Amino acid sequence: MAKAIPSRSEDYSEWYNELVKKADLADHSDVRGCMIIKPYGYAIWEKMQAVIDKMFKDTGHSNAYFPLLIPKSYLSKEADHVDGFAKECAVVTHYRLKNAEDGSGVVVDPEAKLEEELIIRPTSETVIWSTYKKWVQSYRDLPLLINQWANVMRWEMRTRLFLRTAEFLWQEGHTAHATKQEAVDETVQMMNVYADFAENYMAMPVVRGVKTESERFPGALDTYCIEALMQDGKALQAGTSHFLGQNFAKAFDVKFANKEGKLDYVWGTSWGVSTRLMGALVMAHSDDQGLVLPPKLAPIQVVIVPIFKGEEQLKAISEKAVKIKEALEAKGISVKFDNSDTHNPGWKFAEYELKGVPVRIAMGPRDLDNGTVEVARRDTQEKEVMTMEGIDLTIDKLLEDIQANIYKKASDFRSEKTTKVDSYDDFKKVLDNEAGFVMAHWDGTAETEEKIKQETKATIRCIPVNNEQEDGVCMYSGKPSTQRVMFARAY
RNA sequence: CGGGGUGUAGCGUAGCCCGGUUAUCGCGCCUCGUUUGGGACGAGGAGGUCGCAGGUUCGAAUCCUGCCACCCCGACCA
Repeated sequence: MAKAIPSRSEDYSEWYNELVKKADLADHSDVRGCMIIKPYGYAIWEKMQAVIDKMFKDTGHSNAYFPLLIPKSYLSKEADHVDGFAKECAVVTHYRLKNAEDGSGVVVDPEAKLEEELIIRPTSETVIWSTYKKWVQSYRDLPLLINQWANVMRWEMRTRLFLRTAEFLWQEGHTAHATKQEAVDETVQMMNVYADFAENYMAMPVVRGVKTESERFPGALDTYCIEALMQDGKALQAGTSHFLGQNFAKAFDVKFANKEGKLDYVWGTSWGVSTRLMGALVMAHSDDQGLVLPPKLAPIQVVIVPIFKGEEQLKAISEKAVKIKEALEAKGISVKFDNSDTHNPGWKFAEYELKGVPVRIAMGPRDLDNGTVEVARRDTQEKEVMTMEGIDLTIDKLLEDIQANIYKKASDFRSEKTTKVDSYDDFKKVLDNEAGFVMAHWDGTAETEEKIKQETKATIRCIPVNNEQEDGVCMYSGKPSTQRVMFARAY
């Protein structure tokens, strides 16, 4: 039997890269750091989008779309923001090509140089806030609760499929509010929306928290985040929600008349999740046989594989299989009946496991005689012969079980990989041996944080919300501390 | 952007150091037959700008120069 992908325990990176390609999620393009998302990968992304989009609508947001290109001058209006992004921006300088005089192909026409260069958006705060200036005059225009689904480009030094690509797909929400409290509430609300999605749809437990100052989004006063743990013990920032204060309002002069008739700057937030979630989904659950998809996000939830010799048998099996398919679809379950004769059953079993299909039903002549089917679940690889009677109810229940079990497995893993330490020596030991989340006291200074980062490569992922308060001393400096913060090596 | 590695058919590769007929092998693909309850077997067949560009040479996958992309490590990273 040919092994489709390398083992995850041998080389996690190689396993991840191969899996992403072999499971038909994505591939490298010919352009540096850019990614081609294949139909199967995109189908999963679309399922994610649909759920997230509904959550946004349910919390009062609307979708809009802003331009891909940003005039260079916009980017320089917020000082921290430009510092954060300037180094990784792609720039459009010309608007025309022409044929080279020596016939060697097309060249940039030097006469078509733009007066002002255009930046391919690395994020849209600047375009959106320059638009908000035009949209907001009165408190009656607030709040503005807008989201856009878009692509952005960041010229990263080092890229990895889904986790960090030069171009990626995401949603970015940008809101403007009359009061500080309302903006803070919005920021926290959206972090919770993300956490809800990660835990209840991706079946991936996350820690909600606040970033330290040095890990904050450029231009934000506070960055809230959800942090997930991958199977190799490294952390992944899965989503962020920023409280922007009045920074962008001031930079783009977005003022409104309040009820008292006085002018004031609006309060802003921005928040986003990206195709990085696809990488998180792969790394959180999958195994050496391939993807393990949570039923709620699987494009195909159930596959029916017939086992047959010749037309006659296929016909007899198809009759029953189509009935099962219809019964499942009536319950809103997506089913593929793979009656192709181009591959044998063993090939199909392996293929759908690689693709992470949660439930497989196999039907052969033996089953026809007995009125049974063989049901296999992807998460545990268990197989069971079941009666065809009431199979739709059984499968419906099974999908729920799988969703819950995948979450539990990830959650147990995280508990196991979360360690409290009190000394810097233990801290380093745990990082090297166990990895995972390490809870430790920290003196609250950026200097200590930076030293620890340089010496161990571990960063403070977040200060968890509702964090337990306990007196202690910083493991690095020995200075007093009131709470443990969450450290990890991260993607 | 620094250090290391890689690039040969859809995929994985041999050949490269030491230049010399028609570029190796496996998987996959196509045809026919036998198969089908865990990635089937046999026979036959098709498929190549050896990453790109230039140079050295009678002759370059092989040597030299430049460039591009990918992987690992570092730096960087809402």
